[in-house]
Amino acid sequence: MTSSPPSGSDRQSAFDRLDPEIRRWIWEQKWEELRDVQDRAISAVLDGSSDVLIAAATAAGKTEAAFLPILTATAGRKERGFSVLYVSPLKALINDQFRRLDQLCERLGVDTVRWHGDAPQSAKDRARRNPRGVMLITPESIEAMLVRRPGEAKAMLGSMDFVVIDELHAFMRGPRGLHLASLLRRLDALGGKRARRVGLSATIGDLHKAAAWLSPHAPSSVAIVQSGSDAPELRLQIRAYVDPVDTEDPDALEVDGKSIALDHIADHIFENLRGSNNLVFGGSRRRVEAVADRLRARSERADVPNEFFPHHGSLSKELREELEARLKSSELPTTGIATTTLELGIDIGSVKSVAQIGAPRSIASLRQRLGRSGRRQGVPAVLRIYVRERTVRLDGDPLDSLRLEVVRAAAAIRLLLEKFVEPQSPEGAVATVVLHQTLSVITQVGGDRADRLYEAVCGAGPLSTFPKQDYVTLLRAMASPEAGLVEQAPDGTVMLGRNGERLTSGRDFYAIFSTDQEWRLVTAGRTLGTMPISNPVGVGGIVSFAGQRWKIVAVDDAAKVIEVARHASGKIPKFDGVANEPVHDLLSERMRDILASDDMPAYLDANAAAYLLEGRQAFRDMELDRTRVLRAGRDTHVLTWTGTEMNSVLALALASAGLECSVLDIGVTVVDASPVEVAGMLGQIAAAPPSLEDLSEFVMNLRTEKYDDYVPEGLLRRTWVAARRDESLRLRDLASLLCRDQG
DNA sequence: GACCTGCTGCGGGATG
Repeated sequence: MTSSPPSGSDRQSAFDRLDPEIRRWIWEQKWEELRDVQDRAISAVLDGSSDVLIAAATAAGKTEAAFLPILTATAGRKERGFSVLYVSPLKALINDQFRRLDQLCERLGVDTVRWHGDAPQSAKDRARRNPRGVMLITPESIEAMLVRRPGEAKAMLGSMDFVVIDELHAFMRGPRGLHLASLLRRLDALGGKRARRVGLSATIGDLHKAAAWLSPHAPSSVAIVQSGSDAPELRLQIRAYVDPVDTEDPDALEVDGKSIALDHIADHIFENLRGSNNLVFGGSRRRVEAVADRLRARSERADVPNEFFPHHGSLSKELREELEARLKSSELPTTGIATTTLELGIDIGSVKSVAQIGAPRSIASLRQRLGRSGRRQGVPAVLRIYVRERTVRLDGDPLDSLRLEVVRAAAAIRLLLEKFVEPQSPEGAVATVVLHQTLSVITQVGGDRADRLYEAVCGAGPLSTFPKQDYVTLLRAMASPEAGLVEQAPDGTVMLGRNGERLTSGRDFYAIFSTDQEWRLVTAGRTLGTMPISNPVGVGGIVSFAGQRWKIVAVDDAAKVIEVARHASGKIPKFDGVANEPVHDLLSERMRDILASDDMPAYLDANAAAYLLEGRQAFRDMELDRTRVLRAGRDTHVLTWTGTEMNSVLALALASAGLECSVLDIGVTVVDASPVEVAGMLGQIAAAPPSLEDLSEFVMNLRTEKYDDYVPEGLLRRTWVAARRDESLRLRDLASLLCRDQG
């Protein structure tokens, strides 16, 4: 989307409308002019009375775009209480923004205070005594304030004029976004005045959904300020490497006496990225460490100072901040090797290139990463994707020869150039958030009638999709003797129960997310290890773990234990399984397009181009343009070329008919079944597709969110079903397509 | 074999 540049007189007038002190500050900053986004945001904030959504690339000056007019509008405020609340998903971002805002605000005589777990207590105490100006806060700290000091919350945040939500896209999916939406609604209710909301977002995602998040009651009234498309020139390369035939662990730290693909990738990074600032995204902590270690070793061997450093969630804050500071200062050339930790807007200055190890699974994420490169005008953004393929073995899986890593990388680039972004999927965490917010509201007000609690939590906004009937069911479960979360007084008032007291008084209560829930894999009384499982698994399902295939014998949802038995059939597939981030339908579909077409993208290096030719040849040899059911030893692959969600539903449908399945990026593998058997089953599904309600009985790990253990199972099943209406409708067509194509 | 995000209140001790 583009916008015409504003005329000179408009530009002049927007600037002139700012507070005189702010104009002086702008002159002192030696800004030559206001950015387009800032210019238009000034009008949107000062002219309108609606909420405002500012969507622009990183470093386009979004923060100033919001704050210059907001500070102008609130300059004369005399009323006690904070006038502006700035909410951020990260403490580090709050610290960055505080540094940027504080000096401007000081000029204006406006107080600013950081309010998060690591912020200085003395400043908070000062703000408590004299609440005014701008508060920068995390959702969790809002929660803590409402629960611990509701009176103080009202005095400080009960009469705000504006709420600024930074990195809005980070709140658009997942329970944390629902949590924040609920908190903002509760803040509005404190003083009976709704603060105007200003959302800041990168140019990703669906703007109308973002507007609906900001203003659930009036999404079309939101003023949308989007930056003109000044996307820099993009330089792309996909580079392919191969692991030797006997590579056991392609992410190993060190392999004696031989080079694996990761060694060659490290060589290329060392030779091409040294001497400048860059970001390398590694995908997993383990791989990040393996790459960082190789680069450090290369620096030592070459007798040059190391300039490659890891960055991920398991590293201490000190180590991470050291790297961030080094990147930002630009004094020494620095390359950060990160998981997703450097994706969000922490200020790290500009980098020369972005690299990614492994084919992308999410275009939204790829775009976000790319946004970190080429941030200066006239400088091209540089993206390198390093993919690794295996040496194909004669006794290997036939899908190996399709070269799906190279194909997925090419498909991702195609979608990137098509400007595709995954829409956020329907939210499954509603019940957990409703339960959490119910406990929180009870703690805040001391207790209330059930109907008033429902109104306070679900009366409007994203939680209003939770039906009143379900709320009654949920409250009953919370009041049960086993749960003990709430109890009801004779006059009908719902109050905290014993467990409710315990839960709400703990430090862990403030966040709606739980730290990684690991499932323990047990076989014959022996623990194999732990693994996180995010996709539905059921008894009879197949998982790979510790280099083996396992069949699930039993699932203990409460204890998070999966009992497995060794499963002897076939080889472990050599491609990514489901424990990865799910892929979208279109990515899978484009993978098939790439294999079925003939054009050779210019951005493939010689190896990648050769693998793509090989994959296309295999695609033709196996006649995959005609057939979608493929024998692989004793197993059968069903190639749907759709995304993970659809494949999971198909796998459940097959499992409900007694087949053992595992889910692939591009389809489903049916274990120990012939193509004829599978085709017959698909025919039955096409003729009489099982209902999603029936299939939900086969999903064993419904409890994925923090407080799901307290949510009645039937309610979770309904939520699961509701989130998959689309897949349910497509099941019949998909099944008939699959058995029709069966050669 | 994905990844990431957050945290009160209080008491004790050191420091200015």
